[in-house]
Amino acid sequence: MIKAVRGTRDLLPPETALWNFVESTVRDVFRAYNFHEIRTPIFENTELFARGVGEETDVVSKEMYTWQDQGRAESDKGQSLTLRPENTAGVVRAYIEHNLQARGLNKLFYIGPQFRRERPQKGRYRQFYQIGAEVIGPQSSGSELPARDAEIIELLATLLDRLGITGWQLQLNSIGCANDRAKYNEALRQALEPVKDKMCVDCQRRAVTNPLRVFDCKVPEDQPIIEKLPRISQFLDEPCRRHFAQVQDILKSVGVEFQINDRLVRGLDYYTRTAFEFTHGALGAQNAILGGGRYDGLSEALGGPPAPGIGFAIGEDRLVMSLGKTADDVLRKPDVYIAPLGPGMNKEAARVARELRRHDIVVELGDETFRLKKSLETASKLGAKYALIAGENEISTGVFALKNLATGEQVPVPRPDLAARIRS
RNA sequence: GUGGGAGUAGCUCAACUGGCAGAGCACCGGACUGUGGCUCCGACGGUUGCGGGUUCGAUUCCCGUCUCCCACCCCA
Repeated sequence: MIKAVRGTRDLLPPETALWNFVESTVRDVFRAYNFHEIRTPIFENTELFARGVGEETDVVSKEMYTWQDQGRAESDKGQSLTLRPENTAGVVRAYIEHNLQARGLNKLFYIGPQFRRERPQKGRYRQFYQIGAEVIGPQSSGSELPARDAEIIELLATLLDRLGITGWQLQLNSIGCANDRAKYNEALRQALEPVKDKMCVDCQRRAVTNPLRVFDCKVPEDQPIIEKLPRISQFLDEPCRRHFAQVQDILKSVGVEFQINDRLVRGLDYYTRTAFEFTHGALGAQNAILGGGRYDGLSEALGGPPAPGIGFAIGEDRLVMSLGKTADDVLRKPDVYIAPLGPGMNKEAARVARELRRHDIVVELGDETFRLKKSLETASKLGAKYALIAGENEISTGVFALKNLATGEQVPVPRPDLAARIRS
């Protein structure tokens, strides 16, 4: 048997109803904040991710699905392509390519699959789905201002509330601008130098390659050392400090609760200043339901104009897992099951079904060869509100037997009144 | 990529020390010819993840492999 490949999966009904619920709610919320959808290709030139996400990140260095194009045209042949491991780089590429700076501030969202070759685990798949948004534009459009950061974070709080997700936590930090980071990185290296030999092997490696990541360490013995390390907050320059303070002010004003976590560092190189993460307890080790932050230098890193931006990505798979709803809660069941009864009744029942469906009634249709008992059984199994019996009597008199499957009550209803009766 | 656990019917799970592969639920049919939910009866359902080995005999023991789960790692 051919099976879905490792780390991929089929989403089947009724579970897909949950995904549709999430996506339609998300679209409603984005509309209220005046975001518009962007769809970028599912694969891009490998170089985009190498430059955009960062050559040294785990995502780029060991998790990408990359191949040499076999195209027949000379221009296609041999170019290195990659299934997108995230969507921000693609959005910024599109921003540059289509000169979207001419539109001022762009507020974009996307929903779609992403690909990373990691070892699968609960909440971690090789094809997974992200819902994300980016606010990006020239500095004159206000793209750099703290109000944008606050708005996007407040949007997320609203979104989670609308989805009925409770018990989330918002972790907030500022990781400064490029200058701050450089100074801080240097200070960290110096602070780690004398103590790193006492730390775990992972930290010894991190101390050299990417000192910021030392803060991800979960080894208990290392914690006292980590506690004493300098914090990014001490290295923020005055503009970054003020920016972060204003973000916090607005969040407090709108009543979004957060925790400052000065150990929150993010794994993608392009992040600057505001960084945040929403976590949820129902997810086990993969407890980050969404993450995001500011990336003021990304456009330039990709050869574009200065274009400060901030964005986030939600793991849709994890969002669905922490939903606390079942498919049953959001599924629309049939309003009526039509049971044609006896030879020749299929064609009559089909006409009735067509009439009712025009009135936005969800109709399931049986068959004239089914016994009534079977039809009623099927109808209640499907969760239909009503069963409509379409036998010879009903067709000839124009008055149908409409049975409420919850109460068992059955009433005769004239054909013209059926839709209104069923919808009520 | 590293370490550990688990794979038996559509689903949830049994099967003693290696001895005929089972139950509940679901599904299908009947009791019941135009009236469901309850009840009763019956039928269907399996390469025990896959491949090899040991054995008279393997779901059980051994090796390999695949997949899922947990932790690490990383991230959403």
